[in-house]
Amino acid sequence: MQYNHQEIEKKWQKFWAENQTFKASNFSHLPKYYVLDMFPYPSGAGLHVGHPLGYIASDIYARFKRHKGFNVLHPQGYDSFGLPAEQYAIQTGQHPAKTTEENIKTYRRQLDKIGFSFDWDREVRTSNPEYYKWTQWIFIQLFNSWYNKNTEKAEDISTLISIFENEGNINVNAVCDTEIPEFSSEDWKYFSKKQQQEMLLKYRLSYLSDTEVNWCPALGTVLANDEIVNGVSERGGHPVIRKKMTQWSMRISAYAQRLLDGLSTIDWPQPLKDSQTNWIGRSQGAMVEFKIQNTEFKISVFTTRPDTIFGVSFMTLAPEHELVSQITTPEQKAAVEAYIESTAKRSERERMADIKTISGVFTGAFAEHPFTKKPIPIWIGDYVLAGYGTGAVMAVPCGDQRDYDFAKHFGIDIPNIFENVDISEAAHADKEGTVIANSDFLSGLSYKKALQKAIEALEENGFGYGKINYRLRDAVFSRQRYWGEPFPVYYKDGMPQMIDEKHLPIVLPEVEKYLPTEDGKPPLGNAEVWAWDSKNCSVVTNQLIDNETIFPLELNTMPGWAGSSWYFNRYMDSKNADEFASKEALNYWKEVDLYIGGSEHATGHLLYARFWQKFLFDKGFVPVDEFAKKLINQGMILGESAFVFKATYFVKNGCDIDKSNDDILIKIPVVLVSKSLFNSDDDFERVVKNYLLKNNFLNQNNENLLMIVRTPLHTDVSLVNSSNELDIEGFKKWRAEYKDAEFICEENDRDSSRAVRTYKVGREVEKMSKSKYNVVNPDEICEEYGADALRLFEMFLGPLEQTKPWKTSGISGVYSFLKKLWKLYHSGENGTFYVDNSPPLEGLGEAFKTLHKTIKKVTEDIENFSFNTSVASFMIAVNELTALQCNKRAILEPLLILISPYAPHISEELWHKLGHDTSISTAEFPVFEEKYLVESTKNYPVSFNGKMRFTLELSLDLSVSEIEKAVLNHEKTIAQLQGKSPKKVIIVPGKIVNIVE
RNA sequence: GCUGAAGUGGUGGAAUUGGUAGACACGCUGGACUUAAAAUCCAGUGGGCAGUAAUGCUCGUGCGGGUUCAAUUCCCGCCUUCAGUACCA
Repeated sequence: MQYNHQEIEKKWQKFWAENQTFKASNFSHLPKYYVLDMFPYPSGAGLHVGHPLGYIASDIYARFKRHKGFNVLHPQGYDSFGLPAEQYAIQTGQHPAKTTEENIKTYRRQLDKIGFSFDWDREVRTSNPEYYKWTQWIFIQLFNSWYNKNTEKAEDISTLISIFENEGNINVNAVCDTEIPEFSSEDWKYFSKKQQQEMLLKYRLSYLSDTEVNWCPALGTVLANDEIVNGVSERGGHPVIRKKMTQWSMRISAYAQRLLDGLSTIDWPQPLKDSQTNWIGRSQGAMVEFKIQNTEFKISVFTTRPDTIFGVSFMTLAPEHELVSQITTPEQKAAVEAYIESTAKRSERERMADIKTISGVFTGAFAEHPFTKKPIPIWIGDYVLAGYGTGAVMAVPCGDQRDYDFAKHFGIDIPNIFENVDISEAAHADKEGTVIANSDFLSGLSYKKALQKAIEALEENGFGYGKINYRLRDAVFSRQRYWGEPFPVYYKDGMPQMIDEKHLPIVLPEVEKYLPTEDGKPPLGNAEVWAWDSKNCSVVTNQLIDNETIFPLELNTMPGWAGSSWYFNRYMDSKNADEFASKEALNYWKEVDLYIGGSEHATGHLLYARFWQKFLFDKGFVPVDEFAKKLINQGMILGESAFVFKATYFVKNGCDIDKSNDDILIKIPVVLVSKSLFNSDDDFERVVKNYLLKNNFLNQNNENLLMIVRTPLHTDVSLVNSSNELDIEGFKKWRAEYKDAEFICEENDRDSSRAVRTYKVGREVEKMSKSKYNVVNPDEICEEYGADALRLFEMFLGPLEQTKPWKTSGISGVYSFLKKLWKLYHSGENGTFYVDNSPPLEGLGEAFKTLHKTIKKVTEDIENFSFNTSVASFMIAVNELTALQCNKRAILEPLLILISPYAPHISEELWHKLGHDTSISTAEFPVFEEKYLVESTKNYPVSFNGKMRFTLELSLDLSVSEIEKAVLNHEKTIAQLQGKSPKKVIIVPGKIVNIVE
């Protein structure tokens, strides 16, 4: 009987679905294990073979854990809000919900083909109102909370209100907006309702604030830094301006320290932890205030080096700094304004990337040094960014290379405040071993002591204070988009009001157009039924807005990361209509035990999700404050692009050009040259010229007029076979413009009866993408080789975490492995199923050795997520058992369980043929027994000076001196030594022998 | 610039408490089967040199040093590629 993957895989996928084999129970005596994939955004392009890599790994692990006796939760769902669906809606007018639904269907169909052990009953979709109801609910919880630094946790806003009522805000230690005026309990009582609400907003964890954004008036939208090139939008090239916009923000900065501390409690990859650490960017230093001479203004700066305060010789402000316009002197005004204008055109990213050009302008104003009272010139420079710190730096050129370069460039003083340090060439940024000089009371002190003393002095004199600063900025939570979660918010008297939880979800309204409105409002501004009737608690038509009982609703929607910041909790109890998840479910599953996904989410999704989890933990909604114990980043699978090589012609300059030359270009055809015919540009040119001469498109006279350039063109990889040969007819059909092109091929006429013409393409490894025509669809692989082969091959490609190229030709290796495996169980007549049920006999030692060697290796490999090496050991096992002609049930049955996490369909089929009527998925994983691997001899490698010369089989019972004797008496040793006596003999019993000559 | 990861045959990769480099697979070459092809099976396959051959020698894990009886593995210094990215003051 032949191995028929299509039949087998269909059969078992159906069986698993019908029997709900992988349904996870929230009540079990078994230990729990929660394996999660980062859920996909269902794009219109469908899955390519790169996508399932992580899913296959997590599925293998989930199946392994089931074999090991765990109650496994392995869900899947869709991050189904997102920009591509919206853009498609703008282009085609189709509702994003519709296209998203279609895309999800495609994804599901593709995923089902690969044989994942997902519990689909728990599927979530972030765009589903039953789901985003709880996203809105969490938003309300955040709005109703503030961060108390005394208790180091989020608390209900009511506790803050009662503090205000009793003592005002003087003793409140909260994470909040900067520069909140102090008020007493009396003041609070006299505040109007609106004033009170305004004040509370400064403390809430989700709050409204004016944020600077990149506004593109032509597109009516806000752009990300990387969507802006040279000050204009990447799409369309429209001008972009910086604009302040009132937007929702999340006070993630409140959690900066806890997000940092939590990293040491979770088993995540170090590079990922590093990037979160750097993103949060904790730095210890001091805030220092500088008075501006002849004004009442002050400039606050944060510095990590208050010990170098006597080295300050100028200050630099960001061009956008609010004081710039007020302190600039009339003489400098024109220069400053011109500079501000020029920097406004540069994106933040550009300004940051460019470290070579030094630019800046003097404002004409002077600050006063807090200790020396000396005047300090105030400059502006675009290397200082408004959004970071206070948007101002105290420049210490002798201790900071950037400041040094700036000072050198503009001829500013560079005072040296370090003992015995030469700063004529470069700044001295080292801290260790540095002694401060020329610094009044800090002179003679080491860096550490000076730092401490400087902060003390700042605090004593009221010039500043010690501070820990974080780079992490509060997260903007508003998007001017349609296809996202609506806010459960309406506006009364300009103040945001939360809609009561019991009226959630607030469902996304229908709109005519998905574009921003003509007056620049977000797409929800197009909705006609988008007002809140606070009496009847329902969404009503805008015409009824009276601002008495019926109010306008929020027009922004939530960002992409909202729904993904808590979905892992929803899977625990995905159908619960009363809570985001029940207490029982949350307390049973607690957190994700293994989370697999890409490293590109390091500072987005993974940071926000940790933030929300900590918040939910503070409020007692979840039992743990880190949502994922262990995380693995799977690497990207790259595509193997294929190229044809087109000849592009130019008439050479400097020649006598007459009309006939144009004729040359007109009459010569489009020529595509096989990669096998050239290795260099010269080869290429020669091949093309030979062709043109031979076919009289060119004659010897005009040959020299022509310049031939090679242009590689991407070709669809599905038109290329595993030997890199192009399907020429297919290519012509695919690209009609080349239907008359001439393909210069390799003439392969060994067999004179049939000359074979082959066109070989060039290959290059690139990211898999539609535009490069190198996308390989998993459906086609499943069709031709089966899901088991796909799963094995994706794992076999290389280490999970690594980036690696996909090469479809390699899949034949795992496919023939599956066929060999199948054969092992079909040793009957004419290949019928047969296993020998007799108990193991003498002489089965080798087969048991193979089995247990494999059990050991595979168990270790799975636990180390080294899936590629276990596939190799399966191959070795099957090769060895085939050689042994092993057909014993005692070997073949446990072998099947080992393989089943990787290749579940074939394993399930053979398992049932072995006589089982329940799924293999819960069969107990075989246990490794040392006794089968015990050896009595060792084939010792014998080295001379570390170079292996021969091997020698010796009993493992021998003592060191017996081994030495045996080795030294061996004829090959004697020959090798040529009569010399060895200087030293190193023997590691059971490992090696090394003789030093 | 900074941070992180990685450099091993024609290709993907294997081997690190230092101990036989190249497992396993692709590809390639030769052979068997076939009218032929596919499929399948068998053998060979890092480079160089010597030998009819068995075999032996030699070089070899990005480069240059070092430690060691022994280095792909440890240390120092460089180079290259990929990814991320913050001038964080």
